Amino acid sequence: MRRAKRQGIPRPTEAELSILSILWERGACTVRDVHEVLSKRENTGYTTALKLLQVMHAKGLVERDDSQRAHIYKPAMSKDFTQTQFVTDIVQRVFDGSPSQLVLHALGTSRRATSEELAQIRHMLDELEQSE
Amino acid sequence: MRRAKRQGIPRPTEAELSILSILWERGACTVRDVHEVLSKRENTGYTTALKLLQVMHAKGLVERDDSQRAHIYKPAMSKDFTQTQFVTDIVQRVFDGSPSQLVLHALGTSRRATSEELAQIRHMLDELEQSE
DNA sequence: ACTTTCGTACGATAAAAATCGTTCATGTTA
DNA sequence: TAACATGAACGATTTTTATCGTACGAAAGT
Repeated sequence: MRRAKRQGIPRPTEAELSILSILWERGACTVRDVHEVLSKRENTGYTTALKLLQVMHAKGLVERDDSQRAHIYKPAMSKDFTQTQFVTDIVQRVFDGSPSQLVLHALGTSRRATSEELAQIRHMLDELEQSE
Repeated sequence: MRRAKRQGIPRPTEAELSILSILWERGACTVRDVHEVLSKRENTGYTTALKLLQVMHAKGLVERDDSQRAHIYKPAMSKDFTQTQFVTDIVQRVFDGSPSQLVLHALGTSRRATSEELAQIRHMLDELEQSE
């Protein structure tokens, strides 16, 4: 539906997320850097990467240093922040506001967690019960 | 980015998800039924609900019984299926394919889980370690 | 029978997302 | 210095989403 007025940083779109992933992985990048990585996977042109970065800058998703000829872009927020953003969003829209329902689905589904990961999750559970 | 050709049932959009939620909750509905619920929250017109349902039918997101004058719509797939669909999707796009990372974020974030929910999660973990 | 009401179908429109071509300026190099 | 390469800006285009208006047929009410 037509979104209500944006407050704060908008949730990145699909293509924007691809670009953010590159920026999180490689740190600050020129458009060319981003394009090089992106074009491998998506077979897109240089101006596509450029335009996306410009739009993302306008939205506040990336920061830009334009003091040099080749502008340098970097993420405006951490990967962790964005992950949290997506989680709270999906919890609201798809899991009736229940994070634990999401957890159960994530555990039950798809890739098998290593026992290390499972231990990590148990540890998290312990902390949650502690703080009750 | 421009999506590759759809195979299978597409992930519902935002507005489509709103409608699916109504259908999951109330079972089979006429357009009017859906509209009545939807218009409260979104203040949208009747034809909006109609069109959305028609599009969703074309995409295979809902099934339709048009043997009566007022067509009856119902979800083509379960809520559980769609939840899983969203989870695997977000795991790929936002969590580098790691469900346990998603789990940690979901636990750490937002609403506090009840101890009942925590127990349920532990139980799930037990089963996962068992089946190793 | 005539007029409302209810319902679908169809097309129009607007906004957002994604992609690219062209242009113009500034560097680099032969 | 003339040609070439690099880079940003801008606008055009296409697709998808979301929303609605209008038309037109079928029911129902009077």
